[in-house]
Amino acid sequence: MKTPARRGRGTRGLSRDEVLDATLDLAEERGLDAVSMRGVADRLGVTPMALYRYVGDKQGLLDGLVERLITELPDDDPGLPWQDRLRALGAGIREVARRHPQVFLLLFMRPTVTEEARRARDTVQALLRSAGVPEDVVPPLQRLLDTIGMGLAASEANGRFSGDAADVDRVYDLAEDLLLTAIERYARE
Amino acid sequence: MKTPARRGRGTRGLSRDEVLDATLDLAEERGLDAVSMRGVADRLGVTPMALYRYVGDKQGLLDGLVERLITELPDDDPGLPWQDRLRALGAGIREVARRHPQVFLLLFMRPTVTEEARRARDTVQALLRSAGVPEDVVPPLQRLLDTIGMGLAASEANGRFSGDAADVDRVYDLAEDLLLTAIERYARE
DNA sequence: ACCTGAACACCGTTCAAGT
DNA sequence: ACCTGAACACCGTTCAAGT
Repeated sequence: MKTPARRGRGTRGLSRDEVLDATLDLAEERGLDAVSMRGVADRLGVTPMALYRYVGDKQGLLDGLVERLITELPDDDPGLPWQDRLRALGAGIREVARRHPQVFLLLFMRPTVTEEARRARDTVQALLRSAGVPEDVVPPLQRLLDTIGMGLAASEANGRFSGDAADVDRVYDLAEDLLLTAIERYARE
Repeated sequence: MKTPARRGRGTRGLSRDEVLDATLDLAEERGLDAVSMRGVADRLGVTPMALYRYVGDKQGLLDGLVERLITELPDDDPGLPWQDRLRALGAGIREVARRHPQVFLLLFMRPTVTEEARRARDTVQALLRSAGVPEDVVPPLQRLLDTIGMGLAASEANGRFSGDAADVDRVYDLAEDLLLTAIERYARE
């Protein structure tokens, strides 16, 4: 094993961010199954029990991972036309899923009521409003958009879409066409 | 330890179906995390190693679970109008996800190239064809439909949609409206 | 406050052995 | 052919202890 990064002297000086960084690296390199308290601790040159102070328990560690994934999404630029903003968001989700295919599935597993998740949700809702979607349609349509984006990204990243790259692109094009049309339709009503 | 359920005499007479039944029961009662080779074996009154003959390994056990889930989907009735068939399929997926919220997520995790999965895919494609969707749009649209149905069902079943039941129904209504409209549009072109 | 060490009750899986 | 028993290398987590 490589020399452990010994930044702190004596008292190790660990941090929640440091723990989550190590976890995400581990997940990316060796898959979600390799993410264990012991594995993460090894990577930090520390005892497994040292992690409990920063992430609570294993579930807390996974929650932290999801938090990080949402943070990796691109920032929204409200100055652009809403169509471009939507496409940018979709591309962002797709990239995150490609980078962390296994971790990405955790997004489906819990309510995600964290601050970061709230921000992501508000971004999409603001986008829909500026497209002219009536207020009562905004929340359900946002949930539908989220689900479609996450579902496509998760399917592609985990190999559920077998065919070649062109076939997969075709599905995304179809989804984009379908959603833009739908939003425009709701905006007119 | 409690007295083992000694149904067979001497040779136990286990079967793959019996193993998967026990696994699905265990998953439904105590969650996917409780599904272990040892746990399933206990439930069958057998040693963990006895399972390896029927499911290969733990991954094979999970694959078998996914297989079972797909089998629980309702049969398609080609005699009905395609709109009704689509709605029935959606309702079926929703029910399966509600019954097995955690196991359902496994559907996103692998290509699902089994015979059962192929049958389900062909059903949707046949449905689209009978709706008049042109041949080159059928495969990508089927993948999109699958993803949306599975994504919504997974989200609802795992509590990602917080709000009350009416809010969740609203998302499904929106999805249905959007999809029926899109299919009709493609069918006309 | 922050980290360690030992211990407990679990895992999946291999391998040799029993019938 | 089908199942068992013992063993190995792992888990998450608690609890008392060190500094």
